[in-house]
Amino acid sequence: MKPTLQAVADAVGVSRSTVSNAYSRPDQLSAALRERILGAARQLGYPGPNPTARSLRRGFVGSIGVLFTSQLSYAFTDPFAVRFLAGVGEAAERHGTSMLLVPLSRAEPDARRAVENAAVDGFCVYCVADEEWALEVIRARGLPYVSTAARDDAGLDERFVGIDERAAARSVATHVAGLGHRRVALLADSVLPDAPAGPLALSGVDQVPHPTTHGRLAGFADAFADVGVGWAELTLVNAPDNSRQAAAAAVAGLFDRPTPPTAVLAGSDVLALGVLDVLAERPAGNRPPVSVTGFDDVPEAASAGLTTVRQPAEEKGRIAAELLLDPPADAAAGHVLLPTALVVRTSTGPVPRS
Amino acid sequence: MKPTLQAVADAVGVSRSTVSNAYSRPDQLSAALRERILGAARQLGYPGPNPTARSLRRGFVGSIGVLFTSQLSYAFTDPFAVRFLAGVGEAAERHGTSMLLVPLSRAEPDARRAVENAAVDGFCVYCVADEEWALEVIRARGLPYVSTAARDDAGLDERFVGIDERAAARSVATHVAGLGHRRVALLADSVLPDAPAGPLALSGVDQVPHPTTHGRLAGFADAFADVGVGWAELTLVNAPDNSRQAAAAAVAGLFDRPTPPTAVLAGSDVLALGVLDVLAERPAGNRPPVSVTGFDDVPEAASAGLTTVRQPAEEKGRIAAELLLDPPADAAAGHVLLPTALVVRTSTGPVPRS
DNA sequence: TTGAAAGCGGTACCAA
DNA sequence: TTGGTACCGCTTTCAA
Repeated sequence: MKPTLQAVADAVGVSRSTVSNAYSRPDQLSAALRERILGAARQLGYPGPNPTARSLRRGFVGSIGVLFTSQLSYAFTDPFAVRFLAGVGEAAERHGTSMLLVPLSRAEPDARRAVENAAVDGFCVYCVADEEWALEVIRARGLPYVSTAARDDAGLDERFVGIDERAAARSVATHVAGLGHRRVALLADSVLPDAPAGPLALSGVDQVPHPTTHGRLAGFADAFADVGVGWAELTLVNAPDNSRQAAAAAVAGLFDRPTPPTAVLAGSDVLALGVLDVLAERPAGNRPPVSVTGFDDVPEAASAGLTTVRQPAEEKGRIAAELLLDPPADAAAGHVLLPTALVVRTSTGPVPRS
Repeated sequence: MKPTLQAVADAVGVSRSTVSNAYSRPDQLSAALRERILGAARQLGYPGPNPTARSLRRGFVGSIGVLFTSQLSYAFTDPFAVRFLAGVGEAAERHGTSMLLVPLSRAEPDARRAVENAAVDGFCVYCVADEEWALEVIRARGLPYVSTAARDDAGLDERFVGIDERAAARSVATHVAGLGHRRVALLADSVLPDAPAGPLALSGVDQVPHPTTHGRLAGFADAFADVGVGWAELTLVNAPDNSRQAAAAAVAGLFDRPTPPTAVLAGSDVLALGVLDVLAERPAGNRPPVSVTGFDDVPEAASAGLTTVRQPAEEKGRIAAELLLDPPADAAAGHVLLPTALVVRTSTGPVPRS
């Protein structure tokens, strides 16, 4: 039997309240008594107040949750996610708070339970796609949260940190359009839930449910509409998940078509790197000079020479946690839009003459 | 006021037990009643049983903690740590468990509290150096744990997953010795707590408290003792933390000495990459042909051509979590030694003739 | 400065 | 199948 606070109280001959005070409110009792209590506790092997019981009584836990749409292991595989987590961790640490990583990968009933059962004081919602249900659970629990993917129906009071996805995407697409590219493929992760890898016909970008993906694709389309290339003329390619492998599989046959794209705009650096992998695998003689762009500017992008859009990843995580742990009095200050920048490297170039 | 289980019970006109059963033991009541209860709950906006209260009563939480010696943000900066976490995450996910990241970076009283207050069912202890106190807290709490750094005083019943640090280190050092190197520097992180960056005189390897660092340095020393190079002839260099920057700073002056080392054996890939950074910064004409080795075989090591020791990082995390969540009946099976492999790349070569 | 009593929100046993 | 009743372990008024 593990010793409880009661046991310590009995040993010293004081009440539970006093023992509790010895731990939580040292100013409420004499230093001498406190020492006596702490000494007895040590002797009994009492490890201090049970955190669960304490949380129940106090009404808060002392940790924040980070919600991941995808597998927990993915969170550590995706370099952008890792940097985001680093930012959250930094802020959490500064507040003396732990962070609970909650995976949402499993079937809904299980995933739902994970959100319902998470012992946290609030959530940073990383990249929740159409998992509106998760937000509903959080709201029903009465917990605060900060989201990082803008949703149309987000209340004005909803805390948010993110970027203008559409404008950022447009900037890189404008760059590519400016280089003369007109036969272009757009590669994105989970364009539609459960869609297969590869080209996908969609009547319009508004069919894409995931807000981030939607924003980026819309931005790409904007830029090409500007130069007279309509949505129907763009090749939309779906990658089932955000990984190099998925991207490689998705674009596999693309460059062997009669009229292959001269540029691929990817919705993330990871996807773009997958495209570069595919191109690099082809024998040098049969390697079409395709321009490729990414999104995020993860560390690997620099060494790969990838043209991309930079967004401040750690900052995003840091601010998300900060917004959660230290909410601004002013509601408007709870909505943070981070800057982005077009980073032109060597993976894009003018259209080759054919 | 958030609705409680009691409110739902009142609304439906049943007892709390029955509502509780509706959530936790569906087989204990008729489907019809259950539906009625769940319906009422939905209507009232009851988010399901409060996780903290449930944990208190049930006696377990449903999440495991991962203890980090260093900053939480470091956990996401170090590629080896990230891969370890990915492994833990994978196993946790499979068990329907969340993972709580607990930082130990702050001053001891605060850090101690973090361990005392973590709402978890057990801990994976990642790389706890001399933080014996953390293990004491865990034991006092009566929680199970799995450690990844072997300690001399570890009980036989203590669950552990790791590698034979000393033998692994010896293998790479033997490789370097075999190439003819005799003037060698050993670079390690936190050789002594609070030691400054740079060369450090130590009478023997046994002065190094951190078990992992000790093991690796001892292995290095073993290999050179075999070829007649004693501890006193080796240059020990301390890096204050495990980062490229720290490594770079630590070895900064090393190559401008009258008799610079011809090889640097680093205690981690990250440190080794820092050494390579320093060398790469020097003008080509003034770049000594130093052999450099790492440890871990993180992804970056391959592209840097780093000779290193590979250890299965994800596997380590996965097994650590598995050992925690699904303890083997046989105590001996709770002690897992993972294989390592020497990976020879281009960063090592024969001693240049001078 | 210390203690008594009332919960915090549930779960589990056992009886009906 | 359902309900009554302890009780999980602690914190917090409030009174002594």
